[in-house]
Amino acid sequence: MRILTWNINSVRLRMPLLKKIARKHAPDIICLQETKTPDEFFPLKEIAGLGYEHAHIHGMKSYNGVAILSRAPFATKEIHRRVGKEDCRHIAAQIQSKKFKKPVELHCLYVPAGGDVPDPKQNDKFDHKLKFVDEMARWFRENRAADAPLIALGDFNIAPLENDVWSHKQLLDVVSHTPIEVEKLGKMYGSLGWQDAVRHFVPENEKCYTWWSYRNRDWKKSNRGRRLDHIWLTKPLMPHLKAHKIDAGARDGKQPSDHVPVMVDIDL
DNA sequence: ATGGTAGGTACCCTA
Repeated sequence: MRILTWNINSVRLRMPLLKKIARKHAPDIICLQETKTPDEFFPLKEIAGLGYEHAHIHGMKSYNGVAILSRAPFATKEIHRRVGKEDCRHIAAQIQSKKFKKPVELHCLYVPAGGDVPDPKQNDKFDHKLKFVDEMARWFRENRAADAPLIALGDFNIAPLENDVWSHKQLLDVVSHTPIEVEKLGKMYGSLGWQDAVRHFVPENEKCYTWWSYRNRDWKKSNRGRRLDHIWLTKPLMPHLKAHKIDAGARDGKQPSDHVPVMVDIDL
């Protein structure tokens, strides 16, 4: 089973690119963040035409929005409200598995970006981000079990490791790589003993990015990337993790998203 | 140190 996650930055604008990516990688499940559309305008029919007839979508006007698209039906679907807001940042669905007797639960997350100023007292958006990650850590610890087959993925908007950013030193004060965010993401990581599926394959001393800012004339030449998008698995899934891929080529071409698709293959 | 680009929406917000 191939599971792909991508911050698409507007699903309606990016449909031609989504079609290309679906054909190229043929994932069984596609998780999207920043769909930026209310559910009534989500292009469900076009996506069903690509083979994804089952959808769990949760969107709003202009901002945020998450979706899980699948070839096979879901056992259950959930929508989670976070930090008391109607924000469309967390949905979950259970997928059927032959390997595991119970369904595998997949959480699609869009963590707040957090604005520019890395101080929760001065910047409400950063405060929201920290509270969001705190709440996720607590929620997983209190509501889910480390020995259950779970997947948490999406745009976490945090690059935790030194080689998840182009310059560790230069980004220590930049929202996405500040020590406080990294510490909080670490607590969420510890909540269920999560495993980083991409770093399972890519050594920690190797640079690894999933996002390049639009504010660079040549993203490839400057290569000032960050690894903001993640796929985490609980330990029972790790023996079944077979491969990963980051499609950096998706950053090229006309009207790309600033994030690129990240995927894993798991025997389920 | 600054400003650079993109998307959605409504004349500015978020990223």
